[in-house]
Amino acid sequence: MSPPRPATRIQARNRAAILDAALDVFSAQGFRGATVDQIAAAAGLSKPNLLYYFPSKEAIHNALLEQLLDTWLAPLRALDPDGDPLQELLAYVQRKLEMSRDYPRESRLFANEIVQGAPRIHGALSTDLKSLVDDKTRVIRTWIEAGRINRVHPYHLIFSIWSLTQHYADFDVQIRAVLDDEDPFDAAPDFIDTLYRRLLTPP
Amino acid sequence: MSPPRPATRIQARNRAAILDAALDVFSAQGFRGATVDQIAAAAGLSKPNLLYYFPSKEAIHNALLEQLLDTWLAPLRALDPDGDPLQELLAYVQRKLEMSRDYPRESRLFANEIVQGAPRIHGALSTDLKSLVDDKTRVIRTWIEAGRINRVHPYHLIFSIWSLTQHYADFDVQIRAVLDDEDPFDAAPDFIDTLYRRLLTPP
DNA sequence: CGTCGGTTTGACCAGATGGTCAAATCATTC
DNA sequence: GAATGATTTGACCATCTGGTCAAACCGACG
Repeated sequence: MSPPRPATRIQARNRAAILDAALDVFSAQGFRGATVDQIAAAAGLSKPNLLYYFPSKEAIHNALLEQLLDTWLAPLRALDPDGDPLQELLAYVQRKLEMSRDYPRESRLFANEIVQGAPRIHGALSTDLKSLVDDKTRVIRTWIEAGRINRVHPYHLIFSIWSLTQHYADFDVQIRAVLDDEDPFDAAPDFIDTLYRRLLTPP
Repeated sequence: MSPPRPATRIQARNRAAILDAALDVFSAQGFRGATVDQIAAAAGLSKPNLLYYFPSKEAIHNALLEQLLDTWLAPLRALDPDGDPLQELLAYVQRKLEMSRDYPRESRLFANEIVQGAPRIHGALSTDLKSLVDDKTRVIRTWIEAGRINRVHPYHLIFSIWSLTQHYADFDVQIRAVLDDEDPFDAAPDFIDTLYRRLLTPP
């Protein structure tokens, strides 16, 4: 289940290379679209050699997903109930947007998994993810009750943040096809900041 | 290239059944994840029989995508330069949201294609899609210049609408995992309407 | 040097998968 | 109801793909 701690330097290097290559391939092709040969080639290993480090294609995928959920939800975990509501939420939004810019492969890996019904992480969604979101929506609700931000549906507020920020990673090609040369991340932070300011700032 | 017009009633029925089945399978599994056998079974045909109507798996996929882009962009095409700006934009948003609710398979088919780099529709994105968006952002810009809606980045405004509305179809499992029993589409229309009202309504 | 555990590989296998084809079946028209 | 073209199918093929395995290789240590 858990990855064996690397016994040697070679193991550490190769396991890392494999995971990085696998992230490339899985995020670009989806689980079924990816082939072990592709991953092995991208990692600079032969297929049997790759399978010496991971027992199967699925094991690699699982290793990636496992590691992903944690880092992916870190920004939401960091939402501080004792901070200033607007600042906290805007900071969360910006952090998520930065992740889309800096870790688009992770975002697409996640998107591929969810769009296709989350066959491998459905459990984690309705336990870990749900309880985290339940927790944070309670925080948001108290902010609303205290009149510190506008009354909005807390769950849909969070969904909207996920959606708006991850869109820039997941639909990157579409956005760039429309924008031509302009870098989406030039104007996106400001646009999204404005959007949530107007939505949340009490009159 | 273009589908032969159905010569017989049977052709019409079977071609339709195949496309419907293929939409099921492709949208749930992606192109590479779908198998011809699956599609054939879902359409109630044998594999060779299916391949009597379409020359290849890719041909079915292309037929779906071709048909999709048109219907998918119809709501944006309907944005009326002579209408009331806020009404037009809010109506566009709601139409898109209805499409996510009523045609989630189409949305996911599109999402699968884009997330994986749009290998098959890249051309259409940077021609048809781009020119449509260029056109409509000009409309939005004139509305802004006239002071009829707030000054926002027109391209990112459109991206945000795509993102927010399609998210409910594409990330359906995630949303439902978090919301438990509640139907996302109960509260989503109101939330999104409020969001864009606050963003766009001039002071 | 020799040995021994860790690492790498070529050859191989079984099953899945996209696609073909000749023959059989069916529907329509005369 | 015979003829003719459209439709359907069972059997088949080539290729791809995930995975196995025994043998070779390598590097560190005695």
